[in-house]
Amino acid sequence: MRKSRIEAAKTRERIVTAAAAEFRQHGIAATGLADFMKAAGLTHGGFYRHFESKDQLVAEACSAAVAMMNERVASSASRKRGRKGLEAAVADYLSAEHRDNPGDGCPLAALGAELARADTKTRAAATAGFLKLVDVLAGGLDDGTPDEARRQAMVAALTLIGALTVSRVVTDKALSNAVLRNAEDSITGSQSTGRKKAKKGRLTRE
Amino acid sequence: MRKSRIEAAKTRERIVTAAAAEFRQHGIAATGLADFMKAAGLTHGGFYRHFESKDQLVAEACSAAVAMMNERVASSASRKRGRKGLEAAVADYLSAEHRDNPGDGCPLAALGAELARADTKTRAAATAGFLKLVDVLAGGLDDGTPDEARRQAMVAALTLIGALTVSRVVTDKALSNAVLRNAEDSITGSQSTGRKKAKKGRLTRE
DNA sequence: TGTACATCAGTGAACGCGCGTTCACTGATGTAC
DNA sequence: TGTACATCAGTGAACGCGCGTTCACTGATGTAC
Repeated sequence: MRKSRIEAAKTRERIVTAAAAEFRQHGIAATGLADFMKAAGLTHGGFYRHFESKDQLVAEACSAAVAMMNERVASSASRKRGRKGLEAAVADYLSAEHRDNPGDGCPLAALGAELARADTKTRAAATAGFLKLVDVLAGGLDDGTPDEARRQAMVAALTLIGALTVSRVVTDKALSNAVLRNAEDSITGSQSTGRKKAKKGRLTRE
Repeated sequence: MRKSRIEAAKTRERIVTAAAAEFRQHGIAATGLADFMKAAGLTHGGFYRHFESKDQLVAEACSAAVAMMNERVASSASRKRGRKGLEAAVADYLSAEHRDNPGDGCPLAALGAELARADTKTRAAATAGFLKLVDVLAGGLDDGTPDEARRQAMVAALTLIGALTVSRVVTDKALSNAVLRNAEDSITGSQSTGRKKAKKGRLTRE
C-alpha cells in the first residue's frame, strides 16, 4: 500500500498539524503517538517512516504551532493600522474563543512550562515565536523610541501569555473573564505616555 | 516496622513537600510515584497508606505549593511598607534565583497549562493562590480606588506569571534576563498615575 | 512506452519498560485487660 | 504497670496497561532497461 511521494508529504504534514493541536490541547507528555496518529487518520506504526523520534516531532509541531500563532496575531494586527491593529490583535488573543480552544491557539500559553523542559530545538522554536510576537506587537506601538516600543511590546506579550494561561486555570468563569478583560484594558489602555482609558465598573470578580 | 502516629504524620507531610517540589521541577505528568517517594526517602509501595490516588496527592501538593508561594511573596512584601513592599516582592518573584529554582517557586508559573488540565480540586487550589497573590500585590498599590488597585494588581500578577514562564522557556540567557527586567520595570515603574521611572539603556536582547 | 524489479508508506502485532495500583509480609506501635 | 493481641506504616514483588519503538508484511509507486 505504498503511497506516492506527494501523498506521503501530505501525510507527514497532517501528522505535524494533528500533533501540534493535540499537544496544545492535552500537553506534550500526556499525548501519546497513538493519539495524534489517530487524529491524523493513521495507525501508530507508520510514525517512524516520517520521524526519527517523538522528540523530533515535538520540535516540528512546536515550530508549526508557533508559526500558526504568529500568523494569526499578525493577521489580526494587519487588518487595521498602528495602534488599532495592536488593539485588534490583543482582543483576539484575549478572546473567550482563544481561551476555549487551546488546540489552535498560542503554544506559549498552552504548553508554557512544558516548553521550558523540552529539548533545545523545541525551546528555540518557542523563543523565535516569542520574539516574533514581540515584533508584531511593537509594530502597533508607534510612539516613543523603537527600543521603548520593543520593551513595552515584550511586557505586553508576557501579560498576554500569563493572562491566557491563568484564564484557563481558574475555576470561576467570571474570574476567568475578568482576567482576560483586565489584561486587555491594561495593554490597550495604558501607554508609554501614561494616558488612561475610562474603564469603570469592571469588577475583578463575580 | 510500624511507625508512630506522629512519625506517620511527618512522613505524609514529607511526601506532600517532596511531590510539590518534584511536580514543579519536572511537571505533574512527567513525575511518577517512585520519583517523589524516593525524594521523600521511601519506597513507592507505602504511598497508598497515606493517599487514595496520585490525583489526590496532586491536589494536596498544589495546595502546599500555592501556600509556600504566597507566604514567600507576602513575606518579601511585608519587609517594607506599601509600594516598597510591592517592589521587593516583584523583585524576588522575577529574580534569577526564582527562575532557576522552579522546585520551590510559584506553581502557577512552574505548572501553568498543566494546572488547566488538572481536576477541580487542584484548579481550585491554584485559583485561590492566584487570588491571594493579587491581594498581596494590591496591598502595595495604595493610590487609586481599592477596585482600581485590585485591577492593577491582577494585571501585575499575570505579567509576573507570564514573565517567569517565558524566562524559563527562552534559550538565550540574555533574553531571559531582559524578560525579567522589563517585566519588573513595567510593574514597579508605571503606575495608575502614569508616572514613569527613568530606564535607559536596558536592551530587549543581547 | 512496456515490463520487471526495487522501494517504501502504511498496517498491525510485538518488544521491553515504567507507570499507577495492589498485595503479602514485617515488626514496631497502640489498645484492652 | 505488664502482658497479649490487633493494628498498620513501610517494604518489595507483582498486576495490568499504555507508552515509545521495532518489525514482518502488504501492495502500490518509482526506477531501470
